[in-house]
Amino acid sequence: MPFNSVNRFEDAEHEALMGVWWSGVLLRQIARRFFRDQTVAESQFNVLMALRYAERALSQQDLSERLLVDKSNLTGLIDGLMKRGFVRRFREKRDRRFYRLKLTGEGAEFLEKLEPAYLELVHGIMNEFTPEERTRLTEYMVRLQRRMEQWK
Amino acid sequence: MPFNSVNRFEDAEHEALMGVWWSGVLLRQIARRFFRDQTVAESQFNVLMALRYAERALSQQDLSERLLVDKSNLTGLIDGLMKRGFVRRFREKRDRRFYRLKLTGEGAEFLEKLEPAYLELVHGIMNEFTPEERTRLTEYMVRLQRRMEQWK
DNA sequence: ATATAACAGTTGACTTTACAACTGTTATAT
DNA sequence: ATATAACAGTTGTAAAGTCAACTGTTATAT
Repeated sequence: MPFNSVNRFEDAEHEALMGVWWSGVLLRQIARRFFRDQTVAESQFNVLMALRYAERALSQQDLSERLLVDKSNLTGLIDGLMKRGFVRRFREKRDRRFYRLKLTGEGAEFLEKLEPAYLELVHGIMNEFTPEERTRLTEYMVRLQRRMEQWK
Repeated sequence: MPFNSVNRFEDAEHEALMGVWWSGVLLRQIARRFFRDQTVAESQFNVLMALRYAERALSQQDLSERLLVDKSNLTGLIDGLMKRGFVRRFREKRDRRFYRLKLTGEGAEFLEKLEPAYLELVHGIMNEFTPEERTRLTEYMVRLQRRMEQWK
C-alpha cells in the first residue's frame, strides 16, 4: 500500500487510508530506533507494557491476541525476557496447558526507567495537535479499528 | 507501543498515538492477507504501484526512499518481479551506477486486474467516514507525518 | 592527474514475524 | 469410557526487514 505523494488515483478514500498507512510505517520506524537505543526490542517492550497494565495474569495466548502477534513468537519473546529477569512463567496447576506470566520487580523497574523518555517521545510527536484535534483523531482511529476488525 | 484497550497512563496524547499505531498494525495485517490471496507480496505490490505512478523511471535507490525500505531489500524484490516478468532493469549509459526500472506490459496488466479488488477493499474500509471526516483525517495524517519526519 | 568522497547496488549476518505442523493437556460427545 | 475436539505452547521454515561491509562507478578536491 504505497504512496505518500504521487497518487493518480485521485481517490479521497484511498488517500486517507494511505495517510494512516504511512503514519504507521513512520511510527514503526521511529519506535524501532527509539527502543534500540533503550536496549529493548519494541516487541519486548510491548510485552512488558501489556503485562504491567493487564488486569490479571496473562498467558502467552492472551498476549498473542492483545498484541496481534502470532503465538509462536511469544515463546522466544518470553524466553528473552526471562533471561533478562523481567518476566517469570508460572505453571497453572488446574490447567497445565498454560502459564501465567508475571512481571518481576526488575521488569517493572526497567519500565519505570524507560517511561520518561518514552513519554517525551510520544508527547514530542503528538503536540502537533490541539486537545480537540487529539480527541477527534482518537475517535477516528477507534472507529477505523472497529471497521477493520471485520476483515480479520 | 501497545494498547488498544487498557491504558492506565490516562494520557490523551498517548491514547491518540496508540490509535494510529494500532490502525497501522491492523492495516498491515489486512493488507498482507489480501495480497497473499492475490498471489503477490505486499512489498512487491508497493514496488509495482510506485513504478506505475512515478513521474519518471525510478532507480532502486529512488524506490528505497519512496517506500521507506532499506535499499538492500530492493535487490531481491526487483529480482522477484523480474522473474515474474513484471519489471525490467535498464542500465543507464551515462551513469553506469544505477538502473532505470520499468514496468512491463505484463506488470501493468497484472496491476489492472488487481485494482478492482484493491479499491473495493480500500472503500470498504474507508466508507466508515463521511467525506468531511475523510478530509480531516487526511489532513491530520499529513501533519502527523510531517511531524514525525523530524525524528528520521 | 590523482587521490578521495560519494553514490548505486549487492551480499551476508541477524532479527522479526507469520504460518503450519507438532506435543501435551483438557473438554466434549456419544 | 473412550474417541474426538479444542486449546496452549513449541518447533521449524520461510519471508521481509535492518544494518554493515563490500564492489564498481562517478564526482570532487587539491
